[in-house]
Amino acid sequence: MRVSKMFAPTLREVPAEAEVVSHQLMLRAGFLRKSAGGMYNYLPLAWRVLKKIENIVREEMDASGAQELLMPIVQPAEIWQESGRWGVYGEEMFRLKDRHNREFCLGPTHEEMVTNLIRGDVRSYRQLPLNVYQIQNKFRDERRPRFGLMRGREFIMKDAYSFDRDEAGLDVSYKLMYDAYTRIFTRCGLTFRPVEADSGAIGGSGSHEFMVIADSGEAEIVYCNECNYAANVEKAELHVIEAPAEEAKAVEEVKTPDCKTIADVCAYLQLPVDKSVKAVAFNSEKGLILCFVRGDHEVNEVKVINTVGVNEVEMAEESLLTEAGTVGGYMGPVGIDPEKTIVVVDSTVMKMHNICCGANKEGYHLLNVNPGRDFTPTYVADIRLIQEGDPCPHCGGNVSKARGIEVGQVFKLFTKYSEAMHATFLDENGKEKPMVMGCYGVGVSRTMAAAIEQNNDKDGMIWPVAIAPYEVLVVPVNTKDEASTQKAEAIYEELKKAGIETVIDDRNERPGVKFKDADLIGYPLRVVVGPKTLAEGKLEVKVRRTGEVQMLPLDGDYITAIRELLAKL
RNA sequence: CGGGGCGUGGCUCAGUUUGGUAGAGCACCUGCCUUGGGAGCAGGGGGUCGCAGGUUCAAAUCCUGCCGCUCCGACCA
Repeated sequence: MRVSKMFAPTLREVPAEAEVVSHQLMLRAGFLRKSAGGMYNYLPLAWRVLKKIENIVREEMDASGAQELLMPIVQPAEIWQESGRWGVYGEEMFRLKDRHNREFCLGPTHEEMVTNLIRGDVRSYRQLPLNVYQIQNKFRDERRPRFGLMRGREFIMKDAYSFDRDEAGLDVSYKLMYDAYTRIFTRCGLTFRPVEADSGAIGGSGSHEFMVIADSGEAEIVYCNECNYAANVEKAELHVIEAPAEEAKAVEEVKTPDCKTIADVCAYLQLPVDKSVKAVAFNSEKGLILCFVRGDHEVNEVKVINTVGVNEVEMAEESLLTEAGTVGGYMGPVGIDPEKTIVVVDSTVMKMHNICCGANKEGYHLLNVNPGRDFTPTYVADIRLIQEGDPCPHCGGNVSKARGIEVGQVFKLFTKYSEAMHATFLDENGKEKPMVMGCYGVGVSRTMAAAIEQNNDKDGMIWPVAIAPYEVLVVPVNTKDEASTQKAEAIYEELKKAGIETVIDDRNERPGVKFKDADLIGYPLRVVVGPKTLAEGKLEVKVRRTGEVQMLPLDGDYITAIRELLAKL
């Protein structure tokens, strides 16, 4: 490829709309142009990277026994109604109607499609296990698309679905995918970490997310410094903390004027914060949910959702609190009827004694409240959000927090879809059983963004060779100097012939312009040919990642030397 | 969906307060010049100032409504 012909318009300035570095660099380096909010044109350089990532994904999926196919992007509403998700998926689903007024959606994911496909043609245990996958565009009408390719409304995803006869089979399929994902992201040159995850709206249980560690990541993870435990914070389970035994005292109501926060109350009453209980109120399709955790703890919304069994929660309005007989800032579990209002109390709170909590009355708190004696929750569960300093749930060691970009996720779906949609098979005893399913996603376009987030410097991108748009850039440094320019052309041809993906910057530009663009686009190796080096009989090779420069003799086997350099990157 | 900011040439932005015939830098085209880290000179093309109403002799500028983008929050395989 010749830079003079390449459609890769680079920008000197950072477009105002881009916030994160991957988005900025992709716009500046001529990889990406926006079409509409959260939708992008992938220009040739980006497309080459995406195809490389796809090919790595393909190779590893095929090697694990999965089979590639392709399903339509437009999906009929009926199958979503059958699974029960047409109503619950919400605004995130792009919905459309055809000329006959039949309803469709643009596929945000394909569990329904694949289940519908497989149930028609797989009838026997002999056809199982089966794993099919596709790589295609997905549409999710995100409330807030942002960060360029990190959260787009249209994005490229590899989605795989496994079908097994039983849970033991699912475990095998799941492990195959888990291992394939580990190889995929390793081959892409990423620093990542598989973490335990919540299984969310897709349903089922048992899930891992593959997180690329980056400060710009939207997800927060915890990992243990002593064992190999790692989890998304929304999943991380926590052990109950037993408060030391105390004699239960009589409940006492105290005035706490203008004490809206836990810190205020504790300061005012001169109480340690671990004697207090804090409340968070949510609204849901099942009505108001009052949650109580220890004063110095935080509520994990995902755990609340799973405990109560609702689709989503939002912060409750004051009017709902009034209806339930309480008031913001002074909420407490005492006197709330758990049959009428959902009261979720963290397990640790149940082990506390002589607690301070809101009196459900403006300006008052209660002292010496004791769980069991003074209130009964609707649910007792672990609803705490893990914090730095909490002990590891597995080994009790120290945990640290980090941010991550979710580039892949593996789920055990079990029979959620096969039962709802009657995807069954006959076992060897002629008994009809639902297939046991798993699903496995890789965000291909997000992986490209994550790779940039993790590999860049002030000058631009630094591609791992495996997913670089090209491997080598040849720069004739002075296009007026015929001898060196011709030599550069000759080397360019040689490299191409040797099977190395090479670009030549044949533009009549000053060297500075070419070097800036080379750094911005992040070619792993840059070969510079100019009058000076030619006179010395040398070739200059610069490694983008390290800045290391090597002078290779022109009369030697520099092709092999370049190959060896690439192999090390 | 709540709150903030912004929509002026391909990009970055000035001009809006105080209404008076649309600007700069970069990019692009032509020529000269230059060639080891985004050079210089000269000339040139390109903008219904987001859209629709309104006020006014006159609107990028003031008023109303809408749309889009973006950030924070909420939410999110």
